[in-house]
Amino acid sequence: MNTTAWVQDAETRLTAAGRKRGGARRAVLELLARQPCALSAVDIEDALRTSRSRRVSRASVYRILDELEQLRLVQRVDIGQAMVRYERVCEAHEHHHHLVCDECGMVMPFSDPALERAITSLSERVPLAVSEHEIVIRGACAACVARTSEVPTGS
Amino acid sequence: MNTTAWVQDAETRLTAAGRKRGGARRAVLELLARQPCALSAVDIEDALRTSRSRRVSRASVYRILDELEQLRLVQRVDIGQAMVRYERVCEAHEHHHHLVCDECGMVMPFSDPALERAITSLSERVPLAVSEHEIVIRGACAACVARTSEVPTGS
DNA sequence: TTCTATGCAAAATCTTTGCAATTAG
DNA sequence: CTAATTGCAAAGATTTTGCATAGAA
Repeated sequence: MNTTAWVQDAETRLTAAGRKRGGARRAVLELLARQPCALSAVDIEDALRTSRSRRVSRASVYRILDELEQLRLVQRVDIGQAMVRYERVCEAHEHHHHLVCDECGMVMPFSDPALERAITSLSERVPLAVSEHEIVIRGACAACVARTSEVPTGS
Repeated sequence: MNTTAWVQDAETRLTAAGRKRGGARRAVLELLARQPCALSAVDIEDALRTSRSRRVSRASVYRILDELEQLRLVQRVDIGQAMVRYERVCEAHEHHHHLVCDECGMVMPFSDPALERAITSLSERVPLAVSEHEIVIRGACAACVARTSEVPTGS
């Protein structure tokens, strides 16, 4: 599904749920459609303030994300760092998890078929009606490893 | 490692790091040692206020958890719900992940060898110097499924 | 005595809510 | 016209920090 199609699908489902079209929500949808990975509410507010699309108040960002989550158009991603992030929900082939650098906070998507098989199979044997799963791998990214191993000079 | 041994090991490592013994930290350590799964700072403060052990201020709970995390004696567990949880770090055989009920907030530990193998193998092929991983499976627990499916009576 | 440990209160963050004005249908 | 949408400011909740006191070595 391309990004435009996702926005259209979202608008269709919102209308079906009895919602009216609003400019703030549209701006949030279009921003999320372009993202490769999860953003926090603050990321979204900042991106919209900086860009040529309209500014959206923080309260609206939170309300909109909450609505979209209830309609399963976006999903929360908890990768720590004291805030919630969201990303759009798409087909299975885009399903992914996250690598997080503990040093610089960088977040990067990854996916692994073997891991998915293992967790899917496990989900059937667990005492829970599973709706989703989330995997976070933490460590130090290449840039941070390089920086840490620099030999301090006598400067 | 039994719970007492973990507390002793922790105290030893704290001393080695140049820390002095304090009653608040001791109380937190002893509480964490008894837990089967992760607790939040508020959980800890409440548990200590209610129990026969000493009361510990919230600021101290946060500071102590932060110290313990730096010494790798506890680890953060991000399962959402707008707060961070912590649990003690032990040997591999106690390594586990979390099932979370989205309805009632229940948190339950689980472990699965096949899943661990998949993620360990993946960790070697990822562009990150991996230090840890975290898996959360969300859904509805048995009790909540039962409650949701009750047929409403005409009362 | 000299640091560390701790409590309290204030500050900093992130998120939610109340309310009034605006806008879509 | 009616109900949804939005912004702003205030309120909440969680976590951190500043500072003074108490306590361990």
